[in-house]
Amino acid sequence: MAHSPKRKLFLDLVLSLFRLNGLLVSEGDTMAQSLGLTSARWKVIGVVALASSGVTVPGIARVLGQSRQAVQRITDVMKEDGLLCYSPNPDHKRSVLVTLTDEGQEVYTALREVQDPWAIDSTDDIPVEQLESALHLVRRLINRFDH
Amino acid sequence: MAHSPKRKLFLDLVLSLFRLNGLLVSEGDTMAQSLGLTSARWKVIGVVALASSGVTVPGIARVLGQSRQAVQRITDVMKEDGLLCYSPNPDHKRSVLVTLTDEGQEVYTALREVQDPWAIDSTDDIPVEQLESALHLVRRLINRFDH
DNA sequence: GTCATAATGACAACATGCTGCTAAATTATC
DNA sequence: GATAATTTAGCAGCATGTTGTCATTATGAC
Repeated sequence: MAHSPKRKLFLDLVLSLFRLNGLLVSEGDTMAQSLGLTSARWKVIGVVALASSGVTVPGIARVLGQSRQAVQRITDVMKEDGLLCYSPNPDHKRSVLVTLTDEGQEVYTALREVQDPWAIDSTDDIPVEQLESALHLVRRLINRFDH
Repeated sequence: MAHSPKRKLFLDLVLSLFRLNGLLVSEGDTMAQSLGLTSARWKVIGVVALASSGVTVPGIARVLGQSRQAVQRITDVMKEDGLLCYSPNPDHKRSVLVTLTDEGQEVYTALREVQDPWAIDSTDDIPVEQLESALHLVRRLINRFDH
């Protein structure tokens, strides 16, 4: 078993994923910095922006695969900063809906103007097929580990 | 530019990588838990174990792509726990060499007995070629972002 | 409707990562 | 050899993630 070619390959992949994750967080911090954001808030604002009619905090957490407590702390700060606002949830008395304020929408628009060219540049010399197959594999692993 | 097919594909990949990272850390925690380790110590003990003649703390940090301060804190705790020991570095007065203690070696051996089957199982239905191409892409992105 | 289960908010403790700083040691340059 | 640049240790502060707990609200089984 220890000589399976997949074993070392997969462990190499895992170690590389840890490293890439750190670099991506760093990239996110750099991009978000000029807008007064951090990579964690970058993730959250993206989820909220894509959900047109508002999302709950645990809902954001589920999309990001994080604990609701971690997301709650981020959204609380972003609400204080005037980027998000909490509005009543008709379907739930306690769990409010998170939406972008006008300022939050402006920041997200500005963010896109940094993020989109970054995405294009980052994949400059990488064929679409490679991105697709990698995404496919990553999702396969996510499904495997998401108990 | 915003309509480039790669843009959304890459952003999807990045979000999925964040999520997979969280799940992998969680997997590492689960595997390491029975041995009294955490995923962070799992990473460190692996690097130390592979470096037969000892490595410095900044050396471990470079392999993992992390700050030396983060690694230093982990190694200090693991030294207190008796898994690692610091020995004089003939090439450097201040930067000691980190090596496994006997107990550390035992723990690493036990770790392998959990880790290796996990790696095999995780890639059960995934062709080697897919793992190779994904690793190739991940390394390409690492090189691109590792300034 | 009742009751057990699950989801949520709020708070706390903790692990892990980052940056920034200073001082000491090493390395490179001249 | 002297000097400048780099590397390192050690400390601090902070952001972000985790788990755990408890009370409250929703949900589902009966």
